[in-house]
Parts: sequence; C-alpha cells; structure tokens
Amino acid sequence: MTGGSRVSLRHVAELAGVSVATASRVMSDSSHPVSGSTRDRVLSAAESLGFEPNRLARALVTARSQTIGVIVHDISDPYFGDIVKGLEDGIHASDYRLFVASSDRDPEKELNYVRAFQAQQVDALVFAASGLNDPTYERDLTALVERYRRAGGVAVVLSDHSLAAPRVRFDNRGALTEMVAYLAERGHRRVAYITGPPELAVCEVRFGGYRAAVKDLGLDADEALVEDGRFTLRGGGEAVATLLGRTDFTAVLAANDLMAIGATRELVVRGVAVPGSVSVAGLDDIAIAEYGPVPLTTMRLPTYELGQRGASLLLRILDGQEPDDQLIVGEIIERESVTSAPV
Amino acid sequence: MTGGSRVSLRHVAELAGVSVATASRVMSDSSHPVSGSTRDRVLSAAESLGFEPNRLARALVTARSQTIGVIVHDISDPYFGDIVKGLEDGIHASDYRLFVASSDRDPEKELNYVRAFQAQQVDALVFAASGLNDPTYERDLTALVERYRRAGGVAVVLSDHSLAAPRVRFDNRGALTEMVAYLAERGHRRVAYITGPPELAVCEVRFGGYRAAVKDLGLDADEALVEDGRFTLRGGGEAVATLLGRTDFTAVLAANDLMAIGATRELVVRGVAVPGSVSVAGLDDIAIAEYGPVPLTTMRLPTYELGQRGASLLLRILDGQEPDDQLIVGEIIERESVTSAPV
DNA sequence: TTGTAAGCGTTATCAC
DNA sequence: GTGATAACGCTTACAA
Repeated sequence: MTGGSRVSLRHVAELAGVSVATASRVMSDSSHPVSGSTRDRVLSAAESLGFEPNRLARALVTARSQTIGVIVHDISDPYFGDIVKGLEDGIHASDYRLFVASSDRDPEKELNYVRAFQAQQVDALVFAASGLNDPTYERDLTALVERYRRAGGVAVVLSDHSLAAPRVRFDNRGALTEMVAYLAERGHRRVAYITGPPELAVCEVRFGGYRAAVKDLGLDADEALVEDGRFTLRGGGEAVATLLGRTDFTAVLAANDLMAIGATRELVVRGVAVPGSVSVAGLDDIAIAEYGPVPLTTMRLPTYELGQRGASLLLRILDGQEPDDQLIVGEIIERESVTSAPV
Repeated sequence: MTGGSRVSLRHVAELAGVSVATASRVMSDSSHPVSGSTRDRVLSAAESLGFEPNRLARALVTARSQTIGVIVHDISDPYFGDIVKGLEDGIHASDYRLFVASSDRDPEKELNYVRAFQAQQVDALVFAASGLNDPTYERDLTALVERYRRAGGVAVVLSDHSLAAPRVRFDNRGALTEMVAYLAERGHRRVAYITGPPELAVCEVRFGGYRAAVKDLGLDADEALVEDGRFTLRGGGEAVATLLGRTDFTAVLAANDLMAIGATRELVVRGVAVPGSVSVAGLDDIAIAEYGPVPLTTMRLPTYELGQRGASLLLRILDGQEPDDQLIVGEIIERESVTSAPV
C-alpha cells in the first residue's frame, strides 16, 4: 500500500529539527544515547504527525521481519484454530505478527507456502499441520527448511512430522494405546477403529497406537474393524455405517472427536443405543464433544496450550537459547458414551 | 530472519553475467523487453542458486506488500475460521498473504492491531469482526482507517460495523425477523431470546431484529424473555436455566448456534423435551448444528462464501475498480428442534 | 550527544 | 535489449 501521504522518519526529523539518525534512535529505542530534550522533541513530532515506523524498511536492514509463518491444514478446523490462538497469545507481547496458511493437505500447496514465507522473510516457521506421507514432499520440504535455516531462519514443529526440528509433541501413539486399554478394561474385545486420512502422518501414528494396543492386550485384531472416516463428521457417520454392515463390535474408537460425534449420531439414528449397545470414544476433546448426541468420552489434547508452548519454545530459540523438546500429555475425559461391554 | 547466506539478485546477475537490472526484469516479469537467451540464462542462474526474491525489498520500492491484515474476534471460533478460509482461498491465486489477528473483542487490542498492520504496510484491511459498541473505539478506529486510506490503503468490512467502507453484508436484522416469523407461524407467542455480548454491534442488530418482529407480529414482548448467553455453549445453557426459573415460553431463539446447542442440552438434561415442550432455534448453521443433542433448526449464514466474496471485493478494489456492496442472504434449515407450540 | 553516509535487496528512470 | 544509478525508509558504523 501507500503511494499517498505516508509520513516517514525524515518528516519527523525535519519537524523536530534533528537528523534522521537521531530520530531513528529515539523511535527504535536504540541504546545509543540521546539527550532528554531532543528525545522529547522527536517524540512529540512523531506524535503530531502520526508517525508509524515502516517495518518493512526496518526489516530490510535489521534482517528481522518480526513475522512468523504458520502452516495448518485447515484454519476452519477448531483444532487448528485453537493452536493458532495459543500461538498468537503466546507471541503477542513480543511484538511478532502471524501469517497463517492453510495447506488443505496438499503437498504442493504446502511447499509453495513455505517458499512464500521465506520470500516474505519470516523469522520463524511453525508446522502446526501434521506431516504428509509423500516421499517427494518430505524430501523437498527438508531441503527447503534446511536452506531456510542456513539463512538464519527458525523452524518449529507442533505435530507428528518427519521434519527434524525442535518441537512440542503430543504423544499420539500413547493416547491411542491408552484409549484402547480403557476400553479393554471395560470388557470390550472387538473395538472398531475409525481412522483419518491415510496421507497424514498423525493418522499413521494414531493407528499404530491402536494396533499395538490391540495386539498387546490380546483383543481381536481384525482388519474388518477399521474404516476411514476422513476426519469429518459426515465421514465418521459413513464409516460406522460401513462397519455395521460388515462386522460386529461393542465399541468404536475414532481417531478424532468429529468422527466420533458423526458415528454416534449415525448409531442413534439407526436405533443402536449409545452406549447401551455400542460404546463410542473419541480423541481431542474439542469444545462440542460434551454437546453431541451423547456426551462424548474422549481424551483431552490441549490444543491451545500446544500453541502457547510452541510460542514460548519459538521465542526462546529466537532469543538464542537452546531448544528443549516438550511433551504434552493427554487426559481421559469420562462422559457418557462409554460403558462396559454387554455380556 | 537471515543474516546468513541469503542469495540476492546480485548473485543471480553475476552468475548469469548480466546486470542486476536485467536480472530484476526477468525475475519480476517486467514488461520491459529482455531477449530470450538472457532470460534463460538468468532463469537458470536463479534456479541453480535457489533464488527467491526478497518481497520486503520489493515491497519497499513498489509500495505494495502483497499482504492483507484480517481482524477477527477469535480465530478459534469456527465462524471466523470459515471466513478466513474463504478469504484465503479467494486471494490465494492473486499471490497475497494473510495476517490474522484475534482482538478478543478488546477495543484497545484491536486498535493496536490496526496500527501494527499499517506499520506492516498491508495493502488492505479486512474487518471480519463485528464492531464494538464503544464511542472512543469507534472514533479512534475511524480516524486510523481514514489515515490509512489517505496513505493508499484499502479497508473492507464483512460484519456489522459502524465503519464506513465497502462491504459484504449478511442481513442480520432480517435473519432474526425471519426466524421469529417462522416461530410465530407455528403458534409460538412467547419466544425467549438468548443474546450475545452486548458490546458487539452484531448482537445489537440481531436483537433489534427480534424486537421488531415480536412487536410487528404482536407476540409477547416481555423483558423477562431475554437473557445474555455470551455467544458460548456454556452461556447458552446458563441462560436457558435462568429463563426457565424466571418465566415461561414455548420456544427459545438464540443469537447463534453455539448458544442454541448449549440451551438444548440444558433443556434435555432437565427433562424438558425438545421440541416437545420447548422448541429451539439458532442462527449460523455451523457444521455441528446437525450433530447436537437434537438436530438444530437454524438459519444458514454462509461464512465461507462471505470470506470468498470479501476476497473478490477486495481484489476488485485493489485492481482499481469501483466497489459494489454485496448482500448475502440466509436460508432457514429445518431440522428437528422446532415444532408447533403445544396447545 | 549529534550528524553523515553507507547500505539492506529490490524496482524504476534514464541513457545507451 | 541492456546497464548504471537513484530511490524506497530505515538502521548503524564512523566521525565530529
């Protein structure tokens, strides 16, 4: 923008009767000494002109844009919305701004966003979106980030991702084994599993947790028990319908709450009592989990906190400190959708 | 970022054996003629060096940052998430990037974000967040935006806002009168109303629609019938509990779906049949409206489309065309939470 | 404590 | 068709 009447440091300097350098020193809180009286003159000149320093120009010389690029899969998904909120709140005091990009899980689009962010000279890159299972993508992204790092950039990961970088991690595998164990303790031996899009690294990890727990606990490991629900409400309903027509089970565990809610509704509509005939459990504990057709038993993944801790990790790295990976743990939230298996 | 080994146009020019000017011309798709052979040399030099033009530097000289600032109240609210998604998709092809800021409905915070965006030289400002009922805020914001405009900036509004600017508007008042009429047609004469935060312009408008319709249709206009639900799930539940203890009614209309869902759950938990004893209607038609305790009858507010049309409006203005205000209309989605009033 | 001037990486103007 | 060179608005040696 601009072209019109933008007021620059030069105007302030002229009005205050000082050099641009001096004006700069006071406006940028430089450590370089400036006398109290000139400082006041500059300040009031800036005030009266409504001067706002051009951060692009500043960024060009300091090589610090005070911006951060965030990659999510879909900003309209509350899961990511919460993370971004946490990030934003976490960096707000430090005077950074956030660029947000939704990749739609498209490898090409995601790579392009990363390139765009680099061109935009962002100081840091946050991968809130889980990695994509695509060898080309993984290779290209690694190379891109590597180059970005050499140019002084910082990358942080808040998801399951093949990228090597400092991270705040939620133990997705552990979460799933724990949920399966929870169900097994209540007598469920045939636990159906609704998975998300197979191209997402997080789905692979969660599914791995399910499979490992089923095996370790000696539950029925039957391929007919798993179905893709695409991480959506509708997909969850469709998946459970497919499962119902194909095999039988006393519990269904979904890889996220959206699918669990969709499945619950489908079951209820079909006259299958939840949890009377079939128990349903989810993962994430999104805000509406409590307000579905049946209040959902699930595991809480503290997304807002994930964002906040991501922000503080980032800030510490940007500040030159040593990064320390962090682990966030879940917690089972017992509501009404799970009960003991019918005998 | 950077400081390290960033490759600039100068490196590309040297490797290609041309001047920086020529290199610039090919990298920026200038209309200035360049011979095919030198173009190729520059392109391959850029390729081999992994050159990515520094958009900050470009922005500084062209006075175009290719960035847009978006103000929302809360990015973790799917309502705003959807709008931002629509915006992003709408501008994606035009090579703009989005800065997103959540104001938390705090006037001071919002003003600061606007100032920050200006300093960041955004080419446009999008107010997806509704205005705040605060005279100081309205005055300061108007002044700020006025100055921003004089400097060449573009502002667009996608909400109920006192700011004078090109806009894409959803008829909130009309939506509410229509919902009240819908309920009245089904015999409801005592329609309780759960409103949102009074400081939001949008709540004032929606409430105005409710009141006007109640009056026009001769329904019971009783102050005891309205209660604040803070736009949240929990607030909706609390509001209906308060209403239940204070007066009686056969229907409750909420200013958004979240509160309608919260209210529905509270009613069901208390053994009040929905819609048997009390009908419930919402507004927005968020994704989960269909998946609540009772599938919700509501009015669809196409948020994603709002964002998309906002983007195209913006792009047209940025392209120098005349802005034309747009109106988006709602549509009642009949599900199961509303029925005729008990006789 | 203040000022001068050299850049940051581009694009734009003007010669050639 | 190509190349110097002056901006853009700021920070930062280096001088004074």
